[in-house]
Amino acid sequence: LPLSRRMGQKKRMAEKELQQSPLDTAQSPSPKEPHLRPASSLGPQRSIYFSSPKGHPARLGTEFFDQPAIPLARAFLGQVLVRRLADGTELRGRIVETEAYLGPEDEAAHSRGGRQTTRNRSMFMKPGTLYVYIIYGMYFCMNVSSQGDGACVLLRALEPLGGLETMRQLRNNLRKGTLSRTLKDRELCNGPSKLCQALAIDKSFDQRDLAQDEAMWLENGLLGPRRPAVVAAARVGIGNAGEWTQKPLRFYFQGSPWVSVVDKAAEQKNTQT
DNA sequence: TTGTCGATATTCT
DNA sequence: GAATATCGACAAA
Repeated sequence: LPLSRRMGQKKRMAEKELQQSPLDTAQSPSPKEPHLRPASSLGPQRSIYFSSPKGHPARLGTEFFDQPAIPLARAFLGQVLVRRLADGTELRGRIVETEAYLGPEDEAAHSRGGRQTTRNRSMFMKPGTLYVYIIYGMYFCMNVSSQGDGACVLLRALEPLGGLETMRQLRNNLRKGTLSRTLKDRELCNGPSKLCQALAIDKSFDQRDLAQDEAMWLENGLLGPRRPAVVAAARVGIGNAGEWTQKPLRFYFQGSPWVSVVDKAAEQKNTQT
């Protein structure tokens, strides 16, 4: 049997395992991730994970978003994004891939050079503010403002957890062309614009507050002490932004089948087996 | 499995 | 007029 074929089978098996039990294959947490400690270690009266302004018990509050873009991008991994539709349907997905955009000095950011326009105004608003914009004339991307002027985090992929059939419908309706083929689960949210379609997120969400909004919020993913390893890789689709093109500002759960783009070279560098 | 290409609107030059 | 933080169809291998 050719080696490539065998590797392919092994890879598929590993993915299947992850799909069935995403947390069992987890490795020990990185010491670089202080924001991911269990809530119990943060003291009883004021946990950043359970501040709950509007009655959602596990809702993450403003304190969670008030950290610099890189730690926030890492802290997003494993948390659960919840979208409540007008009819009450709740769509849920665990965040598995993000990108950090650092602000004026970041040549790949919309806020590079301190540019502030009508489009990117929400990048400069308080941490937790959504920055939703139209890309390539037909798709949306969803970002969350972080600490730091003009800094934010792009959400790139989710592991769908609930409301999958509604997501499939939304994706099919919004997709152009042949609307026949049934989308696989992994095709629902494995990309920044795909997750916006699946969760019915459009421009009307721009400038809303993820810590306060009624139609969408973030919940603690309760991943516990065992978490998947996090890969730091170059960002996707930013063209040539000089030295900023290669910087490892994209973060994803290693081995997750829900990630949009896998970077094998970065994984070698990161894990040092 | 990989590469190429068109769609399409807003922003910036 | 060019570029763009994308996606999906299709062809080739």
